[in-house]
Amino acid sequence: MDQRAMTGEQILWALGKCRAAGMRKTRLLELALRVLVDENRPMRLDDLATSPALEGQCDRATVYRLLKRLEEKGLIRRLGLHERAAYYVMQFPGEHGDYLICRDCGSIERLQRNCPVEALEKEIARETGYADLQHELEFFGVCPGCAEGD
Amino acid sequence: MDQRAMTGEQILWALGKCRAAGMRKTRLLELALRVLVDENRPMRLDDLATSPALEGQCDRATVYRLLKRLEEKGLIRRLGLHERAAYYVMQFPGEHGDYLICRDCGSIERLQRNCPVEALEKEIARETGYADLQHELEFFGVCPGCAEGD
DNA sequence: AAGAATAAAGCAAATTACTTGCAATTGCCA
DNA sequence: TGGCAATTGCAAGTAATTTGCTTTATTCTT
Repeated sequence: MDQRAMTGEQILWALGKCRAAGMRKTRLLELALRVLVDENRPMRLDDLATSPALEGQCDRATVYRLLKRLEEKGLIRRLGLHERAAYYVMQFPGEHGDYLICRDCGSIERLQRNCPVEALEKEIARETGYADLQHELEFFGVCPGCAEGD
Repeated sequence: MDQRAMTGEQILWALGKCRAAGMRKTRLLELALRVLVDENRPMRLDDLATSPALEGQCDRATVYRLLKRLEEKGLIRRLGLHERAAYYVMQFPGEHGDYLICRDCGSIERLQRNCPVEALEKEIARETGYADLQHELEFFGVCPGCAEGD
């Protein structure tokens, strides 16, 4: 399948979604969607604002607000445990945790079950040549307590 | 198995590791390890600094540097995509990415293989009552390029 | 047990990466 | 094409670390 045609379609689809959600079609919206689709990897506000296509085209605050709107409309996803803080946990040898996090109240529980990713991890290490592989697995949702208060 | 005895052992083990790594045994080290082991969940610098055991006992900068040392020695683990920035990716319906990230150069590749977590996700949703469950899976390691430059 | 060497702690100042307020523009639909 | 709500720019604000420098406290060695 032709990758270029593919991304073209994706951009059109995304743009259509935005319009349907009541957003205006602006220069920045089009450029930003193009970068996000073309890059196809997690990007920070700054990565986007300083990408060749956007550099000097607009203020960071504007990009920030656009990303926020896109996230609200479900067009993009924000990765990482809450906000902009670093989280630490104890690391016992051969042990790691998977977490279940409430998007609403922020509670974090540790999942005790067997992690299904161990096997995949070894396979990836072998295929990619990456060393010292570790992984993180987090589930995000709305906990029963928070769902009540709707 | 007695949970209290368990955590006691874990603290002793951790303390031993620290000493073996050349760290000094200080009041803060002992308190911090106790909190980390007792809480057994991801904590931010502030969560730790304001925990009942540590509140008012020391400066945040000191806690910060202790966490950094503990991370270097491999006693604790820092969660989340690099640093304290938010990362965004395109979100096409029914599609999500797993990532392979180099701890050294920070490169992020998207893994194209089938994610083994989908099934588990449904099971967790059913068992815990969490709604709108999504997950994030990231692998961290050292890429072949960075491994060379040792 | 005393002193030297060096890790660890405190305090204040700096940085990073957003975030918000407000006035000025600009798409869009009637 | 006029109006009004969505966007933008600029400047100022915040949260969460991070760093520099000086003082204090552990260890280690004798």
